[in-house]
Amino acid sequence: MENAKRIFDAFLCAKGLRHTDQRDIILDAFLGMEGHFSAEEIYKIVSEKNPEIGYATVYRTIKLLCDAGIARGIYFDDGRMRYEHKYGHGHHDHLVCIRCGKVIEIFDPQIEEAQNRLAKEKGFVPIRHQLNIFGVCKKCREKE
Amino acid sequence: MENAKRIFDAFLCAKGLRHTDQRDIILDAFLGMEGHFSAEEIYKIVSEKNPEIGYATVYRTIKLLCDAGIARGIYFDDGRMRYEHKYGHGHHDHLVCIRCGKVIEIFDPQIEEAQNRLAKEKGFVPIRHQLNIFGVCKKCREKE
DNA sequence: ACCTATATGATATTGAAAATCAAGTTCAAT
DNA sequence: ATTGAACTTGATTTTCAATATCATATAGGT
Repeated sequence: MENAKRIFDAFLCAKGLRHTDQRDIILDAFLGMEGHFSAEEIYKIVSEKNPEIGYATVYRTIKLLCDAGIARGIYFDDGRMRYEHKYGHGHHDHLVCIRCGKVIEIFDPQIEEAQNRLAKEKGFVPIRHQLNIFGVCKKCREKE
Repeated sequence: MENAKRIFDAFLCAKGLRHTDQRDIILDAFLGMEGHFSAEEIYKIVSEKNPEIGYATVYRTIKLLCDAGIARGIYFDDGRMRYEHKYGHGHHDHLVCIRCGKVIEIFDPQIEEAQNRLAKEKGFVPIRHQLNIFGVCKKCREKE
């Protein structure tokens, strides 16, 4: 993910923002985790590596990562934003287990195409979309 | 929507909860509005009709309406729950204008079917899903 | 009408996210 | 290397939605 770092540097530069240790550390932490994390969870991981980085800086930096196209925020079902990698990670939808919280990423051209068709039928220019399918995963089903 | 009222009464009765004027008024207000409203917006409408009904009661009653299957909560994109009619109002997805906030309800069997297929491919039992397409509506596009 | 469990409304509290601000840093110009 | 203006940081406060609390009021069976 060296590329993501270069993208972030370029983004900061283009916006006249500064390159700081904290931003580096937070980007590193983010790139090193795989999945869908809340800001608080990211903060915890960051502060394990570097306890003096504050909450606010994590929030601010995550927002920068989103603006830079490196992170993407998603709402699942609990009114709390979660973040995932976006750079080098195309659009996809989510399958969420309502028992264990596991998230699987899915992609289906048929759905994508149908969404665009529907939007256009209604006179909309589609920009992005978000599909979450909630269900019970195999493991949890077997447990029950 | 007389039926919804009966459903609510039956729900209250079954749970050993009470039938109160406030609950009646809130249900009436909710049934009388069409669209996707936040709890605060519902509160405003309710308190126009009956100013002494409190915030907390509106929240509590909306929750009951959800439990009774009369209302359904959805998160769009701003971390604030919105509510819509559920009774007599089948599943559908949402087209949301990112300029004016207009919401259009859509339904497409092809998407529904593809979603179920995808879930099953991954070993999930699909329970419900939520598709929001964000875009710019015709009116807003023409303005720009 | 009485009684008691439930409901209400005012208010306080929570939790996530954003804003504030003094002190600390970056980095380009010197 | 030093300087200084503008940007960042971290601690804290604030905001906003939503929930919890609690004394008082009320529904509805008796």
